[in-house]
Amino acid sequence: MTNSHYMNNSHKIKAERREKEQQDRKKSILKAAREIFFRKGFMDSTVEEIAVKCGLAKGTIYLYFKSKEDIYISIMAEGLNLLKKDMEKVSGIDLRSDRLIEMLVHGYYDFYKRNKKYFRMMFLSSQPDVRSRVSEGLLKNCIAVGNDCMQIVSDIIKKGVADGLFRKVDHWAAANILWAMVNGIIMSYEEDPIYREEIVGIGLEEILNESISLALDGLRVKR
Amino acid sequence: MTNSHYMNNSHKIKAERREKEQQDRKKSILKAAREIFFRKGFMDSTVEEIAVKCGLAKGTIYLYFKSKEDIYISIMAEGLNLLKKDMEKVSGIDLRSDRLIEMLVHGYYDFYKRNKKYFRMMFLSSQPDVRSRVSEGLLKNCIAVGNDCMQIVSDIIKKGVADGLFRKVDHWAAANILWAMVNGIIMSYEEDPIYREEIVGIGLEEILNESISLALDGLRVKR
DNA sequence: GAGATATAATGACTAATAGTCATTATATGA
DNA sequence: TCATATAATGACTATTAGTCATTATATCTC
Repeated sequence: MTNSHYMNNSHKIKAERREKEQQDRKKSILKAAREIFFRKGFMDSTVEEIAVKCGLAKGTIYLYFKSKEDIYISIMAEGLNLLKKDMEKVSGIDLRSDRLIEMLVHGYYDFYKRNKKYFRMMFLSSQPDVRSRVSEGLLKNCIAVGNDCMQIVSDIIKKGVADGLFRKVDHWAAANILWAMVNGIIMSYEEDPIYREEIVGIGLEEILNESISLALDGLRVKR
Repeated sequence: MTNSHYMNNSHKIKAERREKEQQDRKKSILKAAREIFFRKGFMDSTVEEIAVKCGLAKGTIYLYFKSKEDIYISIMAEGLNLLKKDMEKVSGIDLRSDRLIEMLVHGYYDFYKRNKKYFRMMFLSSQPDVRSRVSEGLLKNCIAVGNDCMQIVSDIIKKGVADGLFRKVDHWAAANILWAMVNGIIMSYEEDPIYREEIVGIGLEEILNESISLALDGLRVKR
């Protein structure tokens, strides 16, 4: 009895260690993949290259990931989680809701500047032919994290409404609009990094500021 | 002299006919490609399939297009031009600027509903690894048509400002914000056709209406 | 520590496919 | 009718995602 218990425990420890080792391998694959996907984009990167970069054979990669798309989405998920962490930091600050919204968008812009590559990945991942090859679980996870981010925005708007600062808007809908607006603006600049600023005649940061004040104007109660 | 002139003329006619025949071939390739790209997306479509669909050999396709990406972008350009035509119709109407903006966005939404496939193509085309394989000229053309669309929005806002209906905003910047907002919202629904409506709890058309009134609220002069 | 068993890694292989180019067919002109 | 130019072809090359039989390594048992 004691023996079997002992054994069981030992098994558990071994299993845990194996689990950890597997996670480490996965991480090292992702590290190599990140660098390559960032540099070359999805289409121009090869699984072979990722394998070589982390000192494994191609076949080994497929022991840890079902497809190239799964690796890609896993990296995108990293980005989403980083973003979520940034946003959580802001949401914890004790300030008026409109100031928090401003900070959120500025934080988002900062994140974008620091992580442009993650952004591009997010845009590709919405393509149906990419999605169709991604494992259900990974996709669900991404959607969930994105949802968490939206929840943060929504909560801030909700608080603003409760405080009588904002009109009685549907805070979910408002959060989605705000988010989509910021995303759309960033994407429009992302499409034409150089050309865009030239034709619009105004920088991304400035235009984001404009859009925040426009949106907050629409949200605030009128006196 | 007369003879040579005659010849020249005959040559010109022949050259024109050849030109027309080439354009017809190009169109028939695009017709086949459109159907296949719409159904399968970029990655899952093959040039061979396009060739078979329009009764040509694969090699022939490459006499008319430099790459698969060029075919793809050419079809996307069709979509952009259709959109531009729709928008031009609205811009010709004699109404208050805020009503025109509403009509423009509704028209855009209608266009989206009728042409979802074109929209998806637009989103993919912003990926650097796709872009890098597209001919310079085709890309420039797309950007120019997109610019024309933005000009229409901008002109309407400009008129609204001139009429004292809108605040004295930078109409280019405002047009870009409005456009990006609408695009961002449509894209967010496009990402999760089913799931999205569920989590937001409100349909795309409704949320677009919300966003229009929010934006117009921000634009209108305060009394 | 030897042998047995389980787990992990490998890379040769298959299938698919973008793009090329020498060859063949077709149309035009003298 | 033959010559020349233009258009079309499809076999071929190179690349690459994903598989799987084989090999290596670690773990366990006695």
